[in-house]
Amino acid sequence: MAVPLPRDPIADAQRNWEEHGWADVAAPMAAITAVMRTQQILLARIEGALKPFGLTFARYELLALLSFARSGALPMNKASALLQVHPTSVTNAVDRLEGSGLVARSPHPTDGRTTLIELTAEGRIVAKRATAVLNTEVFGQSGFDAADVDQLIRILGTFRRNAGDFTD
Amino acid sequence: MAVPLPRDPIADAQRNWEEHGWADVAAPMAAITAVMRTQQILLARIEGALKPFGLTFARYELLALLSFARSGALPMNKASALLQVHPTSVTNAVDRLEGSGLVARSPHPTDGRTTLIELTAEGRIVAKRATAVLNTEVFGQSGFDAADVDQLIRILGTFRRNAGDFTD
DNA sequence: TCCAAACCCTTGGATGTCCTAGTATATTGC
DNA sequence: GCAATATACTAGGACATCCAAGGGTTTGGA
Repeated sequence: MAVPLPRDPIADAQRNWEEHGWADVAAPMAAITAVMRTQQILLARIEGALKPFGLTFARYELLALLSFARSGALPMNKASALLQVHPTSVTNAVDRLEGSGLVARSPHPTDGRTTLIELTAEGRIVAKRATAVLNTEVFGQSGFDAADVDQLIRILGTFRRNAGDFTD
Repeated sequence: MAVPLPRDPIADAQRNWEEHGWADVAAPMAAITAVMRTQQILLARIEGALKPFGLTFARYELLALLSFARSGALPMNKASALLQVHPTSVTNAVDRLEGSGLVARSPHPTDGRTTLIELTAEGRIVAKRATAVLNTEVFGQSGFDAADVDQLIRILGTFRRNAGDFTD
């Protein structure tokens, strides 16, 4: 960002909460606000790494998901469920990826309502290269130490389960 | 969301990463993906709580920031820096809040380039009520236990500092 | 003193997300 | 077998974010 602030704005907000009689929820407020800001920072890094490929994070996630599908193709509703985004967001991503020639739509063999999406040869190559760059430039330099990574996976995993993401 | 998945999709992704020779970055990848999903869940809860007030999270954050400003007003560039969003996002939020009569723009007394934004009487009331609802419906029921809240604040605080958010 | 560089805000464009509604196809139940 | 209900995808609209560019205001060095 431009210039670092002299003080942590979220810590300031937490202090404000405590001084206004909301001390009981000041900490969760700070934690949640920190999650929002962290997501913003990470998303910017990811999009920066993907820009050379003409990909956004949303499109990359779909490509990556398809690259791991054994059959090589997935129904759109399945992709929507696994990526946990609204069906219209998948439609949007597929429209653009199809326009770039990275994925193709095809009718489902037995269910006329369903549309399958699958990687093209080029899509598979781009997915592999983009993943390599993300791994080295973003995931490999996250700035979280190993112990904290484990903590995040545990804490956020519990949160997501409680939020109804999965029953596992 | 609709129906919980039988398994954690992020844990599956982590396994896929490990099986494809990227074991060294599989955990950070999972942690980062979890942050993205958690933000999505939290944002949905927040927006749901704010909907009755005709507010979005972006607009609420600006209202809350102004309500804590001693002088009662802030220059737009200051708000942009403290909220850590692009100046155009602040312009957008102010446009809408001004349209709702919750904030007002006024020229800076000594610097002709600067625009000050301040809460209107109604804006101050709405900010207070919206905060009360957020505190009870979202922050007070985050689903994170106290120890995990502290961990998140510590881990994400370190991350944000390293990312250049503040020097504190 | 005066003009170039720096700074502030806004406009316009591209993307992503969600919601609501509409069309087409399947499945269910009488 | 046929009508009612459910499911799948898409179109259109509201919002938010960022980037690039433009116009007005200040500041600072020649």
